[in-house]
Amino acid sequence: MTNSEILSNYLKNHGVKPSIQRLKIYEILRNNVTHPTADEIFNHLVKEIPTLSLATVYNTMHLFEQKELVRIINIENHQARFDWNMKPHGHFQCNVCGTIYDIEIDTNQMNINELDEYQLEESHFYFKGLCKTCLNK
Amino acid sequence: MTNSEILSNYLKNHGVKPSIQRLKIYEILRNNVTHPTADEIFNHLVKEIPTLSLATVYNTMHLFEQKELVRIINIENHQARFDWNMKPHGHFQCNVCGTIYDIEIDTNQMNINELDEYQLEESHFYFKGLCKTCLNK
DNA sequence: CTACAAAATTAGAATAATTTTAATCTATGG
DNA sequence: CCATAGATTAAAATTATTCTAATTTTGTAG
Repeated sequence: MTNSEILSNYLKNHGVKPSIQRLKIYEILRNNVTHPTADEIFNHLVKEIPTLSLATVYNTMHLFEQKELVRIINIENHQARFDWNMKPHGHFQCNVCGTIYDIEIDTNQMNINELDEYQLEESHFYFKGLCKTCLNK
Repeated sequence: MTNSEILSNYLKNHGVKPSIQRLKIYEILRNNVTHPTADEIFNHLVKEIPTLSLATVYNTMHLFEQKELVRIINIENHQARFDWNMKPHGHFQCNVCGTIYDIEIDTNQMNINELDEYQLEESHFYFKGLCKTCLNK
């Protein structure tokens, strides 16, 4: 099975009909950039699918989110990013180069007692500062 | 000293000249709503200061952030909120009523080894789900 | 096949939050 | 007073996202 076929099946198994647009968008998420914005995905793909519309990217992202194929992350204000990694984890964004790194976080280890009062549905952790690469410059 | 005088001095001590706009905005943050949006602050204040401009609210917020008087929180996409509480803590937003609650979080207790690689400047934690009030309905 | 319905995609307009611009106002120090 | 820097303002511009309505594609029953 090719990589495309694998991802195509993966979409099907999550209740998403794998149109060419959806498949390519998911491929970008899985194979290229890690946490792209809608615009980045669009610009990347429009070369290949010239009739692609930004609305399709947004539609697809919301569909993916609903089917639990991606998580929407809000590190910067005014720009959503999409993350295919559904395992609980956090993010670190470098204030200089803007790169976003995944950070392993074990939510259970945190045991925040106060949260017992709530019915938890989502957890988001992110950090900002300077990454190694930018520190060494 | 009146409450206004205390807050006025507080601004001065943080390097912010306490104009009436800035003082009233900070008063709202401290005394009224907990995590207001720029628009909420504007609508609250424009009754009292009819010439107030939304740009002033944004300018003031960015000044406050720079002077470490507020933190900007990005729980929802497409709408920043302002938090005067500078102690490290997290947030919980109810998916039904939208209320944002403060959550005590001890960052040190988390010891995320991976973060050693970075020079940390900000930490953000937020959760979503259902609050007690909405659960009991 | 073919026709039809449903689903998906699209372009472009609309909306919402924020930033920018340029003008006006205010406070302060000489 | 006056000059100057800083603060505020209204309005226009920008950016990200959503909406709308039309068009295209897909799947299916005849």
